[in-house]
Amino acid sequence: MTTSSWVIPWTCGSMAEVKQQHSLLVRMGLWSDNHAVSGILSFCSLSKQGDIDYALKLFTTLPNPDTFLYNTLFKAFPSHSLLFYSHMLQQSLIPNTFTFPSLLRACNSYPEAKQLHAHVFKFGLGHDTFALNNLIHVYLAFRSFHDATRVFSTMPHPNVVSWTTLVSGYSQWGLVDRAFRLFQLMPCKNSVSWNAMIAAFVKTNRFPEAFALFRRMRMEKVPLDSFLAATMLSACTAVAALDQGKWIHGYVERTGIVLDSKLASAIVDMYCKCGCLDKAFQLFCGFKVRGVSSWNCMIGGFAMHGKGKEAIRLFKEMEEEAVLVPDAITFVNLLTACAHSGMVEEGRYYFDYMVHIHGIEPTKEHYGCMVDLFARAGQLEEAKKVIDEMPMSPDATVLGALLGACRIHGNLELGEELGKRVIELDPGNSGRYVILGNIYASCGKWEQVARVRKMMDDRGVKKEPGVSIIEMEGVVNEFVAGGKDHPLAEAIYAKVYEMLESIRLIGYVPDTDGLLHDLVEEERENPLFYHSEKLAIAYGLLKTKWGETLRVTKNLRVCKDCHQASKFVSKVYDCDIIIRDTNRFHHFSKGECSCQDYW
DNA sequence: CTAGGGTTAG
Repeated sequence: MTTSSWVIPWTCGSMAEVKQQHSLLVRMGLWSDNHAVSGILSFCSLSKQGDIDYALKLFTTLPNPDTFLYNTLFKAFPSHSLLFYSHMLQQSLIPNTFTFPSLLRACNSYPEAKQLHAHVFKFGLGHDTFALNNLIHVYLAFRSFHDATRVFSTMPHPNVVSWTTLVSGYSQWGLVDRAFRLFQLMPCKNSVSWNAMIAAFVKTNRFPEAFALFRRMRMEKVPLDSFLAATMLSACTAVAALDQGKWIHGYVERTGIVLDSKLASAIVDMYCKCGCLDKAFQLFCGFKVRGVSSWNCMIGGFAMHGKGKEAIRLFKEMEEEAVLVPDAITFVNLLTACAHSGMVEEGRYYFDYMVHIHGIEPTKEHYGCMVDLFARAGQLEEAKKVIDEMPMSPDATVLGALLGACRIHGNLELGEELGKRVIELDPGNSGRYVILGNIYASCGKWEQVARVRKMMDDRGVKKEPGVSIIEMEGVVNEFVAGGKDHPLAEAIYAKVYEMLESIRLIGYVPDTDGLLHDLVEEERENPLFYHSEKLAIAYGLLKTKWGETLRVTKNLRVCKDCHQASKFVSKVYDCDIIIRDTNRFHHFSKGECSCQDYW
């Protein structure tokens, strides 16, 4: 009988079987036979059902472990692999082609990488593609573009992996343009390379480029896989491209791409954030794999749509499934749901529940939710208390939540104090100057308004323009407030005029309260009338049939006047309008909004 | 026994 017949434990399903095999080896006197134990060691170290403590114990019993066994150990114990490696060298063992990939991955510092680089060459592996690709990867992880490109340029046969590693390494550090230049030089690309590049555009919010590249990829007949599907879905989510998102989802279903929990989350999130909450929930219920992130997306979806009760119901269901443990994000979403639905007591309850039952340490985000929860409900004192008592120093987002509420509830003193603090914390963010200016304006403090405006000018802070997006016939249309870049601009402006005239007839009165923030830029006409969402809605009315639902996405919070106008439009034109802003969805129908003006 | 890619909050 040859020893190789004992290298079988990969066919074992459990540690119990492996231990039986091991004891059999011992009884046969093969306990120190490297080849015979290799399968057992692999199973213990690398299998999901393995037991790495057992692996280590087994390893220490071996009198003369070989390079193969050391390689296995490196993978199982990345944190100790360099130590094991030095043992291995002391035994005069020679590293082979499988040694450096895992060692390099376990590198903790740039000097370590340099040293291993030297070893790769000393042991004659200077032409080994696997070792070199891993070197590139590690150098990029330590941000050494110089070393990475040097390795790359001396490679005799760089392959797709080498190129892709460089592309994603550059984009990882924000050098997306450089990554793209490399990408275009690639002699051949596969789905991994395409995905790396598209994902780089998506992560940096360069959506037009992401979609353009995706189109190119499709023209080259590259099939989608689950990674590309997830990446493109997140792009669709970001720009609210529902039709394209549906197409990706359809493709996944048609071609039988396996739905893992990440892809499932991306699908759920896409439908939630593109305004199709029911569709998202229906799919969510049917998915077999539902990781924590899928639940989180769904709870977050309910939160954005102001459905606090549904969010809580889903959370309870999640706990009943018992195999899944809610994490910090689950509670951010759950608390957001409470905040957006005015469920103050429930929010308070679940915050404590998170801390005491689940032992989750609240982060800034959780405190931010609590501030939002109280502030939205008008309990400014309570919100202030959260800020004063939170253990970390409150950042601009947390303070900003309360500042916004001060404007809505007209609290000058607190608003003034917070406004100044927030602006100093984050002086480049125009939105906070605008809110502070508005607070002053609503109290008639005009000199203060002028001072805020001057401060913006002096610091060169420009008001972030409102941008709304509406997807029509698969094309994403962007509208900037007051902008006339769209090819149909003239018709659109005429439609806005008609729209405003017809809603005036049933009682719309322009709300000039929000006018101040527009006076920052001087315009002759009332700029309120040409806010980006009004343009997008007008375009939607032009292009759709009577009664169709319009879906608009905005980069800022929808203003009070547009909110009011949208209600009237939904009534006069008998169409539903769904606006997604930075915070939540507003579903306008028959003159009402789903937020019930609670925002 | 080896290398490159994807989701959720703020």
